[in-house]
Amino acid sequence: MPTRCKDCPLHCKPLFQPQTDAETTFMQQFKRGELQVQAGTTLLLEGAASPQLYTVLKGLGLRYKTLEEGQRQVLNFAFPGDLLGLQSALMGEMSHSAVASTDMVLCVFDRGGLWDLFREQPGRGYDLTYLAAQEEHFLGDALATIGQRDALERMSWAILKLWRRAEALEMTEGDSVALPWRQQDLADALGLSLVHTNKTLARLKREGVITWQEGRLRMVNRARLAELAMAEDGEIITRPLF
Amino acid sequence: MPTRCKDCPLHCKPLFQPQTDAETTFMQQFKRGELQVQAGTTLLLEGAASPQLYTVLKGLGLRYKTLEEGQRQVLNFAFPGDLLGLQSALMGEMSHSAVASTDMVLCVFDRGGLWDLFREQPGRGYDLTYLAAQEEHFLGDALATIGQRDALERMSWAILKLWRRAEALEMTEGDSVALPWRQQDLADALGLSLVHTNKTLARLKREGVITWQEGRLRMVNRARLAELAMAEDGEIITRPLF
DNA sequence: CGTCTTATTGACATATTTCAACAAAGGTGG
DNA sequence: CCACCTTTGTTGAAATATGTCAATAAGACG
Repeated sequence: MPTRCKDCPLHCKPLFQPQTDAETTFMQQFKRGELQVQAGTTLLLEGAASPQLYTVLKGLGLRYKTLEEGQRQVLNFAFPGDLLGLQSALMGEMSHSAVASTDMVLCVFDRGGLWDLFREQPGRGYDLTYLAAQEEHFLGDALATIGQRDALERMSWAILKLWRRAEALEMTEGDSVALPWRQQDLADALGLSLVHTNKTLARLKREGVITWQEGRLRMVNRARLAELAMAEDGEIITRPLF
Repeated sequence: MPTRCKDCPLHCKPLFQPQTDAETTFMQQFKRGELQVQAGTTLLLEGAASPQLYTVLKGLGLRYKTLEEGQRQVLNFAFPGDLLGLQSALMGEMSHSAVASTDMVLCVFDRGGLWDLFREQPGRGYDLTYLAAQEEHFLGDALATIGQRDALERMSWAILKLWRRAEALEMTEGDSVALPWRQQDLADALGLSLVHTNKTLARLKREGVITWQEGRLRMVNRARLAELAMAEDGEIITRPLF
C-alpha cells in the first residue's frame, strides 16, 4: 500500500519547508501511485515525452545527458524529495535522462493535472517555479565550478555538495554516509577522465580530507574540504517539498 | 513615454508564442515602468535582493558569476525577451549577476506582485515555470558542452547558439549580425583562457567557417559550424514572452 | 574456475594555460 | 595636432594539468 502524503517521511527532514494541510490534501489526490524500481532502471529518457512526473520517495539516482560520441555528462545526483520529469511535463520532452543508482520508490503524478494545479493551487504552482529556479541556481554553480576550477577543487565542491545534501536529509551516520555512485559517475559529473578522477580522489584521501571505500564516504576534515571547495558551508537553505 | 504592452515590438518575433488580450492587459498593469541603462551598467548583483524583475526590451547583456579568486563564469547572453531577476523574486537573492553589454531598455515589474500573478493569472505562472525550466535546459546543455567537449567544439556550439537566437529575434542581416561581446566574454563563457579563445576563433576563421570583426559575426559555412557544434540546427522552439 | 565490474597505478601524449611581447584603435589632455 | 594611455586583439614559446594507454588487483557472481 502506498504511503499517504500526510504520512510522508520526508516532511520532517530539515531540508524541507512545512506544508499546509490543504496542500497535503491536494497532493494526495494529485498523486497517482507509487513506482518501485531496481537499481539500474532508466526512469526518464532524453527526448522522450514522459507522461509522468515523479518525486523521489526513497533511494538515489542521477540525471545525465548523453552526447553524440557517447560521452556522458552527469547533471546532478537525485536525492529523496527531488522532482523528476518536470521538463517533460512542461515542455513536452525531457532534455536529459535519469537512472536509478539504488533501488528506488517514486511518487507518481499525472502530468495532465499540472494545469489544474496551477489554477487551483497557486501556491503549489509558485513552489514548482521555485524548484525550477533552484535547479537553475545549482546548474549555474556547477557550470562555474567546471568551467573555472581545477580537478581538486571540482572534486571537493562535488563531495561537499553531496555531503550537505545527505546531511539535510538525515542520511548521514556520524561522519559517514552510504553513497552508491562509482568513480565513473563522479568523473562524468566533473568533466574529468576516470583515471584523473581516481588520482584526485586518492589525493584527497592521502591528505586526510576524506575517505571513500566500499560505497561509504567518510568526512575526515570537513573544514579543509570546504576550503578547497570554496563553497559556503553554513546553514541549509530549505525548499518546498513537492 | 514607455512602450505599451499591446504595442510591444517583441510579440511579432518568431521566437515567441502568441499572448491573449487578457494576458497583455494583465502584464500592462503589472508593469511598473521602463529602465534605460548604458552599456556597462550592472543590472543585478550576485547575493543582492533585487526588488525588481526585468524583461529585456532592447539591447544585449550577459549573466555571470564571480568566483572567490576573481575568475568569472559567464552563464549566458541576454537577448530581448529574456527575463532577469526571477531568482531574486522567488528566492530572495540572486545567484548570479547581470550586466548590460550595450545600451539597454528593460521593462520593470514589481517582485511583490508575483504572488498575485500566480493567483490571478495561473497561465502566466505556468509560463514563468516554463521559462525557468527552459533556462535549466540551456544550462544543462552548456554544462555538457563545457564538461565534455574540446575548445573548437565549445566555440562552435556557442556561436551557433548566439546565431540562432539572433535569427529568431530577426536581428540578423543576411549572413551577419552585430554582437557586442569581446573575446574575453566568450572565454569566460566557455571556460577557456583568453589566448586559447583567440586561437580557436582564428582557426574557425582560417577554415572558412565564420568571420567576426568589428563587432560583427558573419556566417560563412553554417553547415560546417553546426557539424562542429553537434547541436540541432532545425526549427526554433518558441517560448512565452513574459 | 572464468568472467565481469570497479578501482588503482605508471608512463607517455597532448590540449590548454601562462607568460610575454607587440599591434591597432580610440580617447584624452596638453 | 601630437604624445600618452587604455582597451582589445594577435602571436610565439614554454610550462603544466589532464587525457590516453596499458597493465594489474580485488571482489562479485554464476
